[in-house]
Amino acid sequence: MITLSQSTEDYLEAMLIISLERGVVRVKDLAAHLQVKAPSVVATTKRLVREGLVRHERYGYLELTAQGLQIAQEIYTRHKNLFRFLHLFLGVDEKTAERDACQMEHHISPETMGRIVQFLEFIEACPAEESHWIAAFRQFTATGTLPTYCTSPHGEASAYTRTSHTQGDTAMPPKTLADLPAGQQAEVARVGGEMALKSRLLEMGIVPGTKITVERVAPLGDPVEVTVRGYRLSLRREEAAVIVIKER
Amino acid sequence: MITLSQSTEDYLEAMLIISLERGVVRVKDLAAHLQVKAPSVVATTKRLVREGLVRHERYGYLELTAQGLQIAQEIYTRHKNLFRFLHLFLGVDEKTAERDACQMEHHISPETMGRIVQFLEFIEACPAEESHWIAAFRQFTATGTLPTYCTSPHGEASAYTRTSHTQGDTAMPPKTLADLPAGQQAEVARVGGEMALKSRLLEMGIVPGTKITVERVAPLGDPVEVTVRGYRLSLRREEAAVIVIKER
DNA sequence: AAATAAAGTTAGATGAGGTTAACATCCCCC
DNA sequence: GGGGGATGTTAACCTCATCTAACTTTATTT
Ligand SMILES: [Mn+2]
Ligand SMILES: [Mn+2]
Ligand SMILES: [Mn+2]
Ligand SMILES: [Mn+2]
Repeated sequence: MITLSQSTEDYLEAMLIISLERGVVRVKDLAAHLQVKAPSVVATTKRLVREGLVRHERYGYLELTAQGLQIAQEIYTRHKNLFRFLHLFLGVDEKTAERDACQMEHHISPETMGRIVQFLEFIEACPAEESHWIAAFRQFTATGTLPTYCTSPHGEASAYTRTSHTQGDTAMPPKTLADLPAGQQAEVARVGGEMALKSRLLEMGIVPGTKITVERVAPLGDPVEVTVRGYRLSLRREEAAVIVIKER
Repeated sequence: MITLSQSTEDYLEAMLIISLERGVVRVKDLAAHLQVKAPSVVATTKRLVREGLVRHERYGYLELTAQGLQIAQEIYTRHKNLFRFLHLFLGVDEKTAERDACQMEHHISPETMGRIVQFLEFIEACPAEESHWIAAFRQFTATGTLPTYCTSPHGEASAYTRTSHTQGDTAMPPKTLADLPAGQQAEVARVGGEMALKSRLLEMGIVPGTKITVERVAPLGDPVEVTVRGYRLSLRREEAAVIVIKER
């Protein structure tokens, strides 16, 4: 069992991703993807060829060997699972979750990775309605407010729960469609987000004043199924999150 | 803001730990702790002195500066929180959780770290009785069996849920006291563990045949409060885990 | 088909982080 | 107070991973 450095693992992973996107892999793609200069790619590639993980035709394409492909897939799978865990479950923002996942993927044991995958499976197998707690956790990270049935052990608030809210310390209500549990109805207050997304949503009939009912929320909050003016829509979490609501 | 490599961060962390344990830090302690030869310590130390994070008296002790201490503490705090998360929540075994924590501590963003700390706080603030799901997750990791109210999304079992059980595919019942939720009663089948622990437990009256009632389980399953022969005992999770039971 | 642009390679340098072998210093014990 | 073992330092070397500058090969224009 060869043991690879973080850097070389990233070369393999990048080769896999590029080959999926573009079909073939060239030195400059790899250099761009890894934010590194071409000679670095050539040097590392040589080592990988020596290890039997990569083939390289002089002045031509790079290619993963069977063994290289297998390793790359393992890394990439870890990456995707970690990302899911960080972004969908812990609620870390996309960019950061992406970066962290691509770091952690090299440093996490199979045991821990296994537990995380199991945890994701567990959560996805158990409907969100049944275990209300994910929503409660989201609420907590956003506002620092615990559900009423929770008793703070030391009465101390975490230094991390510092959502620059200038408002008083009353519990803040859910604010966007992404915060609503299944079965709730709400009125659209405002649609935020980028212009492209915004107009797509407005086109669907999601305009201020519209009443939206949340029908089902997938295990990790993605996607959300809603009813708007009698139509059934399935919204991605990112979409639901830009729809500001007044709760009723 | 200086950015340090994994390796140098570990030097600082090790210095903190050694100084807490032994009072002073010497080259050979550091070498032993980091599994590295003395000249490596000297070389890295020189860099750290240059950065103003460490003081070093020739042929004498090493010492963290105020700035070095602060960084070391941050790393060590991350380490401990990650360990808690991995071991107590995800259920990764101690050794592995320790190793993984000491890797992840260098590669995790403040955002993600914050979410993890919040999650631990959240879980600890919400009594286990209320949200039954942690116990259900433990059950799942141990046996691969989901609670009845859960619906497997694809009917596929994870490759990770492979508890080398030679038995049929019937759901395996909980086996040790650590697996029991609050309110359950069970009879001791066998007491395992190391001799010292074993005899301590036997002394407490925990012998095969004894009936034990689980009164309360702390948020992460540590400690467990039980009643044995009318006595109230508080057991550490590690202790409860060596008590094999027949469920009744 | 020649000229030019783009992509890839080589050479040589740098710095981190590790090693072994040899030497220097400290300190305890007789 | 002088040895001798433990500890620390230096020197010389290694690999990995990156860089820049200069060169070669391939691809695209004109
Ligand atoms: Mn990566
Ligand atoms: Mn990655
Ligand atoms: Mn570490
Ligand atoms: Mn650590």
